[in-house]
Amino acid sequence: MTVRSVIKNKAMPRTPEQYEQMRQEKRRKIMDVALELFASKGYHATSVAKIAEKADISKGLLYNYFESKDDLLKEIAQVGFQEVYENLDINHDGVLTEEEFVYFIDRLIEIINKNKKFWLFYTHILMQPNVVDFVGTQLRESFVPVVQILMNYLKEEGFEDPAGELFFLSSTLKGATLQLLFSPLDFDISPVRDRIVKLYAKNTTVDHKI
Amino acid sequence: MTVRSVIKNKAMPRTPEQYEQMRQEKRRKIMDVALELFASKGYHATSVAKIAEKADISKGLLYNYFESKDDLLKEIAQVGFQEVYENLDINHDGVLTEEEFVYFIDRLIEIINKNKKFWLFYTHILMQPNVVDFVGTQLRESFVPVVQILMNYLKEEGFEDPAGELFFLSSTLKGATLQLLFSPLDFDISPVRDRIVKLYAKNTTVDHKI
Amino acid sequence: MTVRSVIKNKAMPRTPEQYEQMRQEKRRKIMDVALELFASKGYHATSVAKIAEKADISKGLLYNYFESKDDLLKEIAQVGFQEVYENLDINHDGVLTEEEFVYFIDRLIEIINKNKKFWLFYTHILMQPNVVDFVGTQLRESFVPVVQILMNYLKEEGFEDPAGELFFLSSTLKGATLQLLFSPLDFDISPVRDRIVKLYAKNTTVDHKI
Amino acid sequence: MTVRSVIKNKAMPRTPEQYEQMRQEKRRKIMDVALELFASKGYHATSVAKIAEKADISKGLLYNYFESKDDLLKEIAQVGFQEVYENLDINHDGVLTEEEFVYFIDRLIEIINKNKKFWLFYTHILMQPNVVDFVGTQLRESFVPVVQILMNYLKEEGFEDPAGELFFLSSTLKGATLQLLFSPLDFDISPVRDRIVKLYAKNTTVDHKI
DNA sequence: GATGAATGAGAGTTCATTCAT
DNA sequence: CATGAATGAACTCTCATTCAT
Repeated sequence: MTVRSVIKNKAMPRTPEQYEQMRQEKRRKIMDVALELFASKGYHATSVAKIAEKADISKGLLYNYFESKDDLLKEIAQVGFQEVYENLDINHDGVLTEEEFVYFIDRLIEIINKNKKFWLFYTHILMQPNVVDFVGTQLRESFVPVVQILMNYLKEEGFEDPAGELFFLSSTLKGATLQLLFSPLDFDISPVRDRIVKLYAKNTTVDHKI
Repeated sequence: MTVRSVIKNKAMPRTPEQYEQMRQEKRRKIMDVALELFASKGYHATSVAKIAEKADISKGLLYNYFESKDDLLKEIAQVGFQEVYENLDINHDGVLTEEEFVYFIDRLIEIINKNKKFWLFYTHILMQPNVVDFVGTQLRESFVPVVQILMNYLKEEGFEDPAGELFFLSSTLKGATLQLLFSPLDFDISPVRDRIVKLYAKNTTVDHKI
Repeated sequence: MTVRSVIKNKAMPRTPEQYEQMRQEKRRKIMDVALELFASKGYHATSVAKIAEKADISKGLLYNYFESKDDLLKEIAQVGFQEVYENLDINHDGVLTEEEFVYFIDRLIEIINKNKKFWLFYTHILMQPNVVDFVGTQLRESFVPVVQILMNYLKEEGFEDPAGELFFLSSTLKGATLQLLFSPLDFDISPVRDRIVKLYAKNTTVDHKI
Repeated sequence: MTVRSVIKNKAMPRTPEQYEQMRQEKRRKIMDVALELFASKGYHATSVAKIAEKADISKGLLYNYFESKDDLLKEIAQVGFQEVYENLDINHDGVLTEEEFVYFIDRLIEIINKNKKFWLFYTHILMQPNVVDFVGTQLRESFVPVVQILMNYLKEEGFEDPAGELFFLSSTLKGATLQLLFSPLDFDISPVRDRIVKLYAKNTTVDHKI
């Protein structure tokens, strides 16, 4: 018996606030469990039944929180992406200094390391054709400003073919992300990081910030 | 009517060799069709019925050639990988010259461009860890000699941290592969290729060999 | 604030009678809402959740008023039928004059027009035999006196085969009911009504009474 | 072992014709069973599992023959309706004589009596809102020529208000159909039939043709 | 009395796989 | 060798009903 119910010695309905909090917590739990499974098994190989079981709820209840399996996927993508993006802390307005560039790279590595599960999930989704097109779209659109800033940075640094250079840098970052995601836990990405810094922030000391 | 049947104006039993060849051809057709579908729709979204239909055979017959859908997947992975690997034509014995390194890079890009379907499939499979673990293992093992040769090359070229440099190069190559696979058809990878050549084959002209 | 609570500026416990009245009102509201939905969507396509929502109560509370969805259906059928029957205002005792017969026909049409929702619901239910068998029984039993009176009327009017005539009249009335229920809103039933009057109340002017 | 398989003492695949025949037979069986259940329980109250069970097949197989439960319903409606309509043998071109009108009425009664299950099904569907709108549309469209012919007949017979008369006749026929469908097996519709004939084919002997 | 989270049985549907022919 | 009808388990999703509060 809770305090509320003791006062009048009578069962009382939960307040809307209590319900709301319960909902949020359970919602979060379902999303966590689903992320875990989607990341490790893939979307199609993960059944709603399995998610419900791992979240200690009935299959039916899941549909009290999410409209469909697809909706669950979208919510995870959206929330996860939002968190990641907020953490990235892009310098929207000004131009990137070399220090800021290094900071950006380090933040990127840190974010991926901290959200491996989410990035695995993301990678699965992006590789799986036809699953949720909007995820890819969302990703691409969100990175437009990042790309713009990096482009300006490369121009400023005096590269003769900044567009080509951006492709190269972009490839390297994508490849490094894969390395991080699919390598053993103790994998040390710092050589790659240092090499990037040496190439694109020549005048900066390459102290590890990670 | 075939030539054979005309000669005697009577159906002659085919020789065991002919049967075996027909089997191999049909097997190959099934695998081609399945690769096509797996690559474009994904493994789970591709039904055995669809594969059989596209291969112009009955569902039942497919199971005469492959034990299961999973087995079909493994066979495709194995054969496809073998072909790719044979094409890579690594200089197993000697040491890589700068020209040979550039040739290696160009071959790599060429192979990926020529087998996009297979690489897409491969990427899907690798992301779906539990489907075929052995594929990843196979991939890693097969690349051991490649890695060794590249390592020697980087040492020879005088890089102070060849292991770190290898990580970097490896990241870049992986990232470039992704770019190739998931970009529009007319995507031009040459800036990335040129940059790699400029970094790792300094004394070589960067004529496109692709 | 209600008058009662103003008088003493203090919430007074409601009397049992007030509680009972509130219960009855809520019960009625639930039944109204359910009738509306059953009539427009059908029984199976109407969820308890939807009924509760439209009645502005929780799902749980609904089960405080009705044992089950089926029970709710039965109650609606019973009450609705009772109301209709009371409105029909059959001349139980005496014999029907021609004027009274015409009045009866006009009342019938009026009742159906005024309770289309209920009759639609009723029609659905009657077609779904196993849902509530008792409804049909109830209907038939309730109409026994009506049938008796009409039979007497037809005898009195001098029809040679009053039983057969009753079948015919009954068919016509049922068919006319269907027309009324499933035709557009502006459908005019008066030709059918006039024809009935002409056939069965020959000496009466056929002024519209509806 | 069949004759075919004995000849060569070797299992041979069925010919396309054999398969087609098997399919048609099973298809028909499923439709019969489904019609029976839809007619007695209603569409929503009949589960695919129940249909499959009664048809002695697995649930899955049903989907080898029909795309969905809805599709099954449509097929039943279509085929059943087609059969009914073909039997109705409407005199499309000429004008109806009194004898032909009587014949039409008798055929109508006969058809309903012979296909009670189908008409029950049909009635259920039409009463159930939102199930399959196209069924109602189909019905209405199909009856346009019938209505036209009856209208002409009533004009020819000299009724002053043929449109109103048609409404009345139509109501009567609908009501009679309900009587036939929902009355006990031994129910005798002939009084209603005779009355119709007496009203609309005055100069014709009312010999029973049923 | 009143809430809505939670359940669980069952709905329609899909599909890898088997098997009589 | 070859067919495709047939199966059955598993899938996503719905919903009447219950129950702690």
